[in-house]
Amino acid sequence: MTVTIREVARAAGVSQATAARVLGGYGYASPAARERVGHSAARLGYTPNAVARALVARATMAVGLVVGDIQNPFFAGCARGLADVLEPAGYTVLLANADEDAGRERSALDALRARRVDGLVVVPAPEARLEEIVRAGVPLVQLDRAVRGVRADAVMVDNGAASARAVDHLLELGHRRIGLVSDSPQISSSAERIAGYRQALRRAGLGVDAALESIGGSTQADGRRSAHALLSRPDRPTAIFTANNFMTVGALLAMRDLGLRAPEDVALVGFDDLDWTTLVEPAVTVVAQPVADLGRAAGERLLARMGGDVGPPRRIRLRTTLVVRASCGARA
Amino acid sequence: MTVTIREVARAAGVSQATAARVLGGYGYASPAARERVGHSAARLGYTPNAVARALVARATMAVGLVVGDIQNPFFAGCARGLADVLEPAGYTVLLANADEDAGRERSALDALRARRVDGLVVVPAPEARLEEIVRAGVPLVQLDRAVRGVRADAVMVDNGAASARAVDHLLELGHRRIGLVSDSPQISSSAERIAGYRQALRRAGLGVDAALESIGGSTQADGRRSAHALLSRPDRPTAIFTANNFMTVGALLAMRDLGLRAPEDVALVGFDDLDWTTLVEPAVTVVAQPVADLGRAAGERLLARMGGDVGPPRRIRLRTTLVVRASCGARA
DNA sequence: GTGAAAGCGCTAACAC
DNA sequence: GTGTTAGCGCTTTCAC
Repeated sequence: MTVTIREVARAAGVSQATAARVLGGYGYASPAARERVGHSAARLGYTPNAVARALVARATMAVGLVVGDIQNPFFAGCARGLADVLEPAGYTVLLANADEDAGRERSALDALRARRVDGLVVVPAPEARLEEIVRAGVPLVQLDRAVRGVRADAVMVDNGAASARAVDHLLELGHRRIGLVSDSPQISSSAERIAGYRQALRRAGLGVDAALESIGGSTQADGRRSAHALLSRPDRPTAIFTANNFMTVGALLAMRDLGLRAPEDVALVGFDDLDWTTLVEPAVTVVAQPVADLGRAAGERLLARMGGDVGPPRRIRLRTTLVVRASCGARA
Repeated sequence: MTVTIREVARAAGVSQATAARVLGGYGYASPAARERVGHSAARLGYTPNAVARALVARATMAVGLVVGDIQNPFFAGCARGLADVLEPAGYTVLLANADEDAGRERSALDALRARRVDGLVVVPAPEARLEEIVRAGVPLVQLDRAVRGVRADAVMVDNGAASARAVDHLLELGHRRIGLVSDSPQISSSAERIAGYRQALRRAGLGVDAALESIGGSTQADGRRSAHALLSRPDRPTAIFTANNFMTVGALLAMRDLGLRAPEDVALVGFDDLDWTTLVEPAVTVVAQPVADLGRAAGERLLARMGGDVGPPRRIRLRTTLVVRASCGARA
C-alpha cells in the first residue's frame, strides 16, 4: 500500500536501521547514506507512519479535546486557542462533541483513550466521570468548568466575580428587581455565576427572590422560554442578566416577542462578547471572556503536565471584563 | 504502564489469543473463557489499544477534517454535521485549522496523513495541493470548494445560482447599482458567487462595473474596508451583496461608520443565516446555506469512498435558500 | 558508521 | 474451542 522505511532502505541499498536513523533524524549516518536515503525516500514518496512510531514510542503526539458543542462560539474560540499552542508543539488535536450529554461524553472519552492520546482537555458535562482518567495517569485539564473531587488542573474564568460585577452594575443604575437566566448549577461555572448574582443582591441588602431566577437549560430556546416567563410576570424584573451567549440571544428574542425594548423596558446584560453584540440596537452590555486565552492556558497547562509536571492540581482563573454598552441603560 | 491484552490473559489463565478473541469480539470462545476474560479485563481496567490495532488492521478508524477557521460558524456547523455521521459509524474526527493558508494546510495534511487517517475532508485553501493525496489513494472529499484538476468528490452549494438569485431579488426591487463584497476568486465558491452576481446583472441588461466590485480578503475587517470604499464613492451603490458571513458583519459596520441605514440608504443582502441576522435592526436578508447538511453529505460521501466506492468523482450541490427579511427593502 | 535482532500491543492464520 | 506463531512499521540496543 504505502511505502515503508524498509522499501526506502532497499532502494537506497542500506539496512532498515540506517534508513530509520536518517529518516527519523536520530543516531549517526554517513553523509553518503544520508544523501541516498533522503533521495529514495523523496522519490518513493515516503510518509512516516505515525501509528507504528506511536506504538514503540508509547506516545502519540495527539491530544483530545472534548467540548459540549463546537457550534458554540465560546468553545470554538477555546478550541482555536488550544490548537494555537498545541500544534506548534507538534501535537494534533482530536476533537469530540459531547452534546452536553454525560453518555456521549463517556464514549468520546473512551474512544480518545483507546487512541492513547497523550493528554486530554475536557469541558466536563454535568456528572462527568473524570476520576478514572486521573487514576489512569492521563494528563488532564478541565476547561471552563471543574468537576468536584477531580484532582486535575482546571482553567476557567472568575465566574462569581464576573456575574457579581454585572449585577452590581445594574444595581448602580438603580435596578432592584434583577432577573437571572442561567444554565443548571450542576455545571460549576453556572453555579458560580448564580452564586455571584445572589451575592451581589445580598450585599446590596436585597433578598434573593426565587421568582426572579430562571435556572436550567442552556440553549437559545431555553433562554427565550426563561426570559419570556420572567418578563410576563405582573411584577416583572426591570433588568435581566443572562449567563451564557445562547441564552442572551434567547432573551433578546423573548423581549421582541413581548414588545419590550432595552434598556427602557428592561435593561439587559449578557455573557460572552460576540460580533453581533455591537450590531444589535441597542448594543449589548456583556461580560467578555478571554476565549482564546482560556484555550491557550489549557494548552500550556497540558503541555506542562505532559512534560512531567507532577505538582498539585492547579485552578487557573482568567479575568473577565464587563463591556458596558447601551442595553444596560448606562448610556442611552 | 497501561494494561495489555497479555496481562488480562495471564490473569484469566488463558492464552493471549483467547483473550484477544473475546475482547475483540471476533472468533470463538467458550462461555467460561468469555466470562473469566471479561472479568479480569474489567478488574484490571483494560482499554484496548487502538494504536496497535490500527497498525495491524491498516486502518485507523479516524478521519481528518481540515478547515480554514473553526471559529467561522459556517465551518463549525459543517464540522458538526460531519461528526454527526462519522462518529456513529465508529470514526473519530481529527480537526485541523489551516488559517486559510496553503502552508499551514500542507503541514496539517502531512500530519494527518502520517497519522494514517482512513479519509480526509478538506476545505481547500487557494492553491491547495491535493493531487498528491488523491494519487496516494487516500479517500478525499472537498468541502465548500473544489480545486480544479483534483479528481475527488466535492460537496458544496449552488453558489452561482445562489448569488444570482440574491442579485435578481435586488434588481426586482429596482436597484441598478448593486455593489459586491467578495472573497478572492481563487476560492472556487467565491469565483462562482462572483460569476453569479455578474451573470444576474448581464441578464438584466446591465454591464458589469468594476467600480462596484470589491474583491479579496475574507475577514470582517476586509468586508468593512471593502464596503466602506464602495459606499464612500460619490456614485455609491444603492444595494450591496456580501458573499460570506464575516463580510456581512463588516458591511454592517461600514454602514454604521458612514451613518447609512438599510434599506433606505443601501439595501443589503448577506450570506449565511446566523442567529444574529434576525436580531439586528433591520433583520438581514441572506442566502442561507444548509450548513449541517453540507457536513453530513461530506461524511456520507467519505463513508462511501472508504467503503470502497471507486466511481468517478462526484460534485454534490446542495441548494441554498434566499431568506427575505427587511434589510433588502422588500418589507419595510 | 552500519546491520541484525528484539519488541511495542494487537490481529489472524493455522495447527492441535 | 484454544494456543502457537508470524507479522503490522517502526525504534533501539548491541555487536561488528
